[in-house]
Amino acid sequence: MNEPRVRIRDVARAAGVSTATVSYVLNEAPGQTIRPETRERVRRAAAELGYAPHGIARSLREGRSRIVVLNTGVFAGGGRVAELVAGMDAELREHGFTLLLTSAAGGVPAEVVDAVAPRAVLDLADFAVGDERADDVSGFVAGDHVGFAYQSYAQLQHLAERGHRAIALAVPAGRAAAGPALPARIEHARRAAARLGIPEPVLLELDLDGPRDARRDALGGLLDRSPVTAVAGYSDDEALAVIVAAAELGIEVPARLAVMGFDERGYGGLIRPALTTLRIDAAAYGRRAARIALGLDPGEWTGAPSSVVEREST
Amino acid sequence: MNEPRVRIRDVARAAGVSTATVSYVLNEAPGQTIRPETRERVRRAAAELGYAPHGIARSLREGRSRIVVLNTGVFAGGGRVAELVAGMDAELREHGFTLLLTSAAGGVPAEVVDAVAPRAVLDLADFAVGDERADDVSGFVAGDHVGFAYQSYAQLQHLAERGHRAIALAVPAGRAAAGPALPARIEHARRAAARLGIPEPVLLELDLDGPRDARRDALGGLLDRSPVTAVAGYSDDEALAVIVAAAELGIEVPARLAVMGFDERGYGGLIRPALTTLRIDAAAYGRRAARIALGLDPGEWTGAPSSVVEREST
DNA sequence: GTGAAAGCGCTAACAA
DNA sequence: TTGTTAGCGCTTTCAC
Repeated sequence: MNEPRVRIRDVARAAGVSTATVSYVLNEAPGQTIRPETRERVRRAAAELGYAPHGIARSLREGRSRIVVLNTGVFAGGGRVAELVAGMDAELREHGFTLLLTSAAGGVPAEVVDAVAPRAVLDLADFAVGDERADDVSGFVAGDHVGFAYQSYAQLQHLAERGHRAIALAVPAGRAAAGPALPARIEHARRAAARLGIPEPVLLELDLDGPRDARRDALGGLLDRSPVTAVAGYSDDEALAVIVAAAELGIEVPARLAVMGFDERGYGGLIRPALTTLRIDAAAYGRRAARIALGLDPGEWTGAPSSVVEREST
Repeated sequence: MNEPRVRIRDVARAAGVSTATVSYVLNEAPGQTIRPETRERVRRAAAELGYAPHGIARSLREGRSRIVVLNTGVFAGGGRVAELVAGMDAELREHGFTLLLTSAAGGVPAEVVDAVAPRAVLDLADFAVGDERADDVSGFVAGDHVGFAYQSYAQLQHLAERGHRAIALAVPAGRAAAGPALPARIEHARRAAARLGIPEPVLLELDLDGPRDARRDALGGLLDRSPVTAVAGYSDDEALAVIVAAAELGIEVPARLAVMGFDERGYGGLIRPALTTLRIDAAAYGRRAARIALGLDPGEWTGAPSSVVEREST
């Protein structure tokens, strides 16, 4: 039934060496000179016995585990989080580390830290609000900072390229519900507009939990008092709400009003008109964050980590 | 900067007892008789020093950690997974355990098990495919089994109550992409129909990644050759696709065709007609699964763990 | 009723 | 070049 665990001393015995030697070989300990044939014997013995180091014991000895904890927090389920996690997981695995997730509102709980003594603790919320000053995960590409700020810029740029100057930013109404990222995102959009030489975006607040009529009226009201020709969604959800509201008002999308999503969610191709949105290469962010958490050089971006998914709504 | 860790011997010294006594008191060890005043002294010392046991050391001693690992796998981001996680987390926390998540395709990776020696390993995929035979998480309510099978029943029941007998089940086309749950879900729907005394549901395969026209034609074709009056979605996504397709075909929803979602995703109220769907009380499942994982009595359901969100599409 | 001490599996000084 | 061994912080057996 339950195979007894293979311990380091089993490997040592099989290879005819001491446990210390096994440890040195398997961990490629620097500053140790071990004969190649010994190494080989140890390696083979470990492989044959199916030895895997006991993570707990190792953690106790080293003072911390080879675990990295990422809190996905309020973002759980949205956007490309799964991809980011996959990228981070892959990178960590390549370095012998293990990624574990929490899904708490206020960061990684203290109990988790006490329980696993992680090598590093990360929080997705920090990614979103990061800006030029605080966010070293994002980095720069060709001199441009590449955080969510960059993504906001990419979104507005697509709209500006199509000639739009009066742009509304559709944001969720219950600001608390949107998480800590909303103020940062609004600020990013402001700066992006300034850089693009277009007016500051006006805010279109949408209550996604309320009745559809309220959203229709909110859009109608905005269009009455403002020359807006395009709406940039805080996410695909807000963009979807605007498309539906426009249909109810008899406003043609994209002819009269262009609508663009953000952080592609998956249903953009299902609706009509199909939603143009921004697909963020979340896996790349995940890998970068992992390298930084391990104290490795994150390296340079090889390209902008997002792309516009052009469909019908712009 | 970094406070040195408070260890059990610091508490022991402060309370004037041995480390063994501290351990007994704090863990409420059975079969030990410790004077109340001693207990009190130990408790106070621990509190004053802010002592928290070192999880790694404890795990090494106990042979396994107080961690439970849940793999959210292919479900990450869909439906009410976040709620399920929250419920499970709360229940585990109440018993001194810690929930950690993985997001791997094929279950909890072996490295994770080696790294944290979890008390229990769970996989969301097992919840969905569970049936009367294999799924003890679901349990029974008033004699009825309450797994995803029950939820399928609840979905079809709502449609049947409204007089629908010829019902289509809209499923994702790329079966592999849908994960291992799809065959089980189809089977659940079959059995639910039998129990409701209505014909076996016909399948409407929808390629959610392909062009919208294909979905329109798929729906049109089905309606031509079959007297279907209602569509039950595999999830809200399939239901949304059907609503859009119906609009393109000029088919009125719900007058000519009722459409219902499954496992509410959040945008159901945004679209037109607003989507009737099934809101699964995922937190309740999470708590139950946690209790079972810890070897506790899961107790009885206090009610059916889902409710129909009646909106406009049925 | 409480304490001394062994030992969980591993790593890394230090010895040989 | 390799082996011996202390000890990470805790729980628990056994002795007092």
